[in-house]
Amino acid sequence: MFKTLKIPEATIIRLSVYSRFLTQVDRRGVVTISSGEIAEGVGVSPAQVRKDLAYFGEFGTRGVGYNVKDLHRHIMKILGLNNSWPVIMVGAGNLGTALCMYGGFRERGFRVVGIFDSDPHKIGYKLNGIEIYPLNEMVEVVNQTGAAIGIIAVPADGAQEVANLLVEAGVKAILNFAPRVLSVPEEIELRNVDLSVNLEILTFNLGFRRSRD
Amino acid sequence: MFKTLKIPEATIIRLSVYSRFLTQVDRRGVVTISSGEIAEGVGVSPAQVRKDLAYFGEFGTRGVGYNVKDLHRHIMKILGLNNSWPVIMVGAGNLGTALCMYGGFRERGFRVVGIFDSDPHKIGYKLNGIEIYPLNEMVEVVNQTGAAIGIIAVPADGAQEVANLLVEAGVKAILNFAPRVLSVPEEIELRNVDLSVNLEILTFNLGFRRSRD
DNA sequence: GACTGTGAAGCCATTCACAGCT
DNA sequence: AGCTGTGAATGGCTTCACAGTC
Repeated sequence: MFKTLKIPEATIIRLSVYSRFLTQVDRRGVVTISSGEIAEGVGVSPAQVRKDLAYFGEFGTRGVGYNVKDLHRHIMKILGLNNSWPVIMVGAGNLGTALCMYGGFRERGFRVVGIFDSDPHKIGYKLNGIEIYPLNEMVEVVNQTGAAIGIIAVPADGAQEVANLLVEAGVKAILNFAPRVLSVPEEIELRNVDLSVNLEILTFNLGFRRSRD
Repeated sequence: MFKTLKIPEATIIRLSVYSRFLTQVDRRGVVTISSGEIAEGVGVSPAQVRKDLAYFGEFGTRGVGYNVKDLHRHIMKILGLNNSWPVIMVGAGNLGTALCMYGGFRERGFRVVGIFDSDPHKIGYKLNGIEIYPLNEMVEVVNQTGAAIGIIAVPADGAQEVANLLVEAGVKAILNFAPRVLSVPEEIELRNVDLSVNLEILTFNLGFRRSRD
């Protein structure tokens, strides 16, 4: 499907940003765009944009640029977003709830098809139209919905146990919001989003900068 | 204060992870720890751990290792977490609400001291004990509380405007959860957390992997 | 013997610069 | 003339390997 080279993860992150930028540009009715214009719009270098795209093929026309709709379609395909992804959420606390309500996922084709929680009081209720199940029904729901992705939004202490359950249930990828290092089988894709790490990078920079003045 | 070299951002992210790991280790009563044990605990190489720490000084004892409490204290100081940080939140929607309730921030010394929203119906109410203010009171609240960090949790369309308001109000750093590329003056620290980018990296990997089989 | 701290080597990502198209 | 696609050069992070210390 693609040139089989190792693709830098940074490239994937940028592709994701390009695709959103192209959505805006397309909405304005622009037909053709150059690597320089994309670069300016998203804050990277033009060469970077071309290199990123070149990993996956030749989408542009020399002397002209890229067709906006075409390029956008190609990038969505590369990111696997040409069809929608059912995902399951574990944790119906504040974070889990917010993530279920969050419109940004749906916009990009992610559909939460089930929420799991260990609290018996929450079972059976719905959140944004999505049913809350007990943890032991995970296998069943994954099988029925075909969900390949699980999101962990539980406190740090329960995260590893939840990860194990997700793997047993058959998901292929996990997005972990708990501030814990998780271990999962090698074939499972794991990504960690640590919300406070991001704040800590800011405080480091604030402190470090000041100390250099 | 520190050796003035350019510190890789990846190093800061790892320091943040080490510090959380050390909290756990310390709680178990462990006094001394080696770079290898830290490495194993957080999933990096021992050399990486030592290099990361070496940017900031010599914290260990050859032949012995690091004193857990000492090292933890040092890292917290490096990250600027030796005292607490007042932060303000813009956006009292689902995401803003969840972030305000989220315990992970408080645990690491971040204290939300004010929430801002453009919806007049929300003004004056409290969320987790924190007052919701109209946008035009931002300058005042920032001055009174000394908040140096603002968090943007509004829809993409309003994000740039909010960023401008935060800068005018005098914050020094911004954590942006809106999926938009923002432009701010160079002296303002800006970090973006795009929640769906993380899911998109997973879907890319799922697709790409499959195509290589 | 064990483990840190660090220069050197290796590796990977980004930038440069230009050939190749339109 | 303008812009893409890409090999070569650069720069930066990670790993290696070992001297230094306890």
